[in-house]
Amino acid sequence: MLFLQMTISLTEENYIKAIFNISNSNNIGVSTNSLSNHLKNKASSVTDMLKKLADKKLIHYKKYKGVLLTPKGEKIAINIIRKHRLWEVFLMEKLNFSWDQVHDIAEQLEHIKSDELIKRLDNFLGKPTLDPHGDPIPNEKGKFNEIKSMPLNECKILKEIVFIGVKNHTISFLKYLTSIGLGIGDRFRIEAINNFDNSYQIKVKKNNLVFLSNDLASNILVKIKNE
Amino acid sequence: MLFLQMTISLTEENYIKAIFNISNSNNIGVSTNSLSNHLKNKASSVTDMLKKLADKKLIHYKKYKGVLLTPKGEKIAINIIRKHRLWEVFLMEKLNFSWDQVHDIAEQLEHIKSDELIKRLDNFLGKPTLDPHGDPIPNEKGKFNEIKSMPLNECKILKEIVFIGVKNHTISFLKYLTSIGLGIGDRFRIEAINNFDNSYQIKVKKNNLVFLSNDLASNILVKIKNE
DNA sequence: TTAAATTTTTAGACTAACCTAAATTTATAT
DNA sequence: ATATAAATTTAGGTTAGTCTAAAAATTTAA
Repeated sequence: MLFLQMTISLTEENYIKAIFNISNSNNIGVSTNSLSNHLKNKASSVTDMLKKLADKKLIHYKKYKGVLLTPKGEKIAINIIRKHRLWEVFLMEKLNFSWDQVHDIAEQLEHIKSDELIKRLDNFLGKPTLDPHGDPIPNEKGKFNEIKSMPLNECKILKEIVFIGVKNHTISFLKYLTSIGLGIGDRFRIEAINNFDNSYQIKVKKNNLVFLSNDLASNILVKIKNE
Repeated sequence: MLFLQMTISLTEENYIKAIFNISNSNNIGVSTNSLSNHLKNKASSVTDMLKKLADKKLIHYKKYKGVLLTPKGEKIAINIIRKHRLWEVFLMEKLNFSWDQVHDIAEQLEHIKSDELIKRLDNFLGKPTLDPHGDPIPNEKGKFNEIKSMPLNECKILKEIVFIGVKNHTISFLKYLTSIGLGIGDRFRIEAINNFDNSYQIKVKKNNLVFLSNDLASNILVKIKNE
């Protein structure tokens, strides 16, 4: 038997994406429970799906041992992420959504099936390499253009830095950043690092000082200016 | 019991759309078999779904008697059509797809759920009232801006006319029109109506004469110029 | 107007994706 | 090292949406 094109359901796509995201943030085999939490399904449902994905050769699965994507599965995951991030750019740059509104809509749009559509959308947007949250957009071949960034709370010296992305993507976090006047691409200077709680004081352009807890700083990705 | 928001599945949306389209072209109750043909499902499956849609008060259904949409069902149908046609405009005007490529992709995009998205897309596109096939786009309130058109084969006199839409939306038909140099908005003059087979000869601008069979002419919607 | 043909519905099954409850395997903690 | 806890899988069920085959209702045609 020969299949020219295996079809992958929306649900399967969501599992593959979840496996990719979890293993990327931990770079280790993904447990049934972590998927269960992430997807808000019961662990037993996850097990069922893992068997199916393994049958389709999209993951490596051994009972009780957690899973990893095969190259085939990873290719699918990266393509979904590419689509998600391109649609986010579209929503913000063309339709003027704010960065805390785009995720849920992109979550739907990422499942639209048409390679031609994505090729044209990519061109229309000017082949962007970063999405509105500062996350890299893989190219057509699946390659990420990684930029070396660090969480703000790893900067221990007073420097000029550039805000290039966020680790926490929740709406409340993004809204908070907006409310204190911080957005991707902003340049700022670390004015003080308070050494009893490791909190930060930064100055964005000519604005007032902004106070950031260490926890908050750990969710802000920056790079040192001109480095 | 009180439901603030009834959820409608993708499958249900497709049934509602099919009922709307069939009843609009026949304006009469829609039979189980016509839905079965249209959706390529068995009649027994259609019966099952009709019961469900009737329970949700989206259609009027009496066994053996065919169905019609309730006002609630019609509102849903029109909203799907609005989304479909707006996406078609986007695909052609912004992403430069040709008119025979947009249908299948719009068929997926029409199910994306976000009123805000459609409001913004509508604005981005300049609140268009016609889609690339010349079909009217209902406004936010569901009102169609009907333009009086007639099939070309009902024009019995030699006149200047404007090509404003198509009745047949198949890819092969659209490709054929493109190949003979006809597109929406074109103005042309009927040069001759051949009275033994009711075929037409028309002249588009300074181009050569184009020959159209009566059958073909019946699928081209036109209006008399300046009328 | 009644028999035949057609349309529609009912009955019973299947698959995908979920669930609960119970069993099994692995990890942890004295 | 073994008892307990936690994680995972298995077993058996549910729902949405489909199917086939058979029964029932409606339409058509002699």
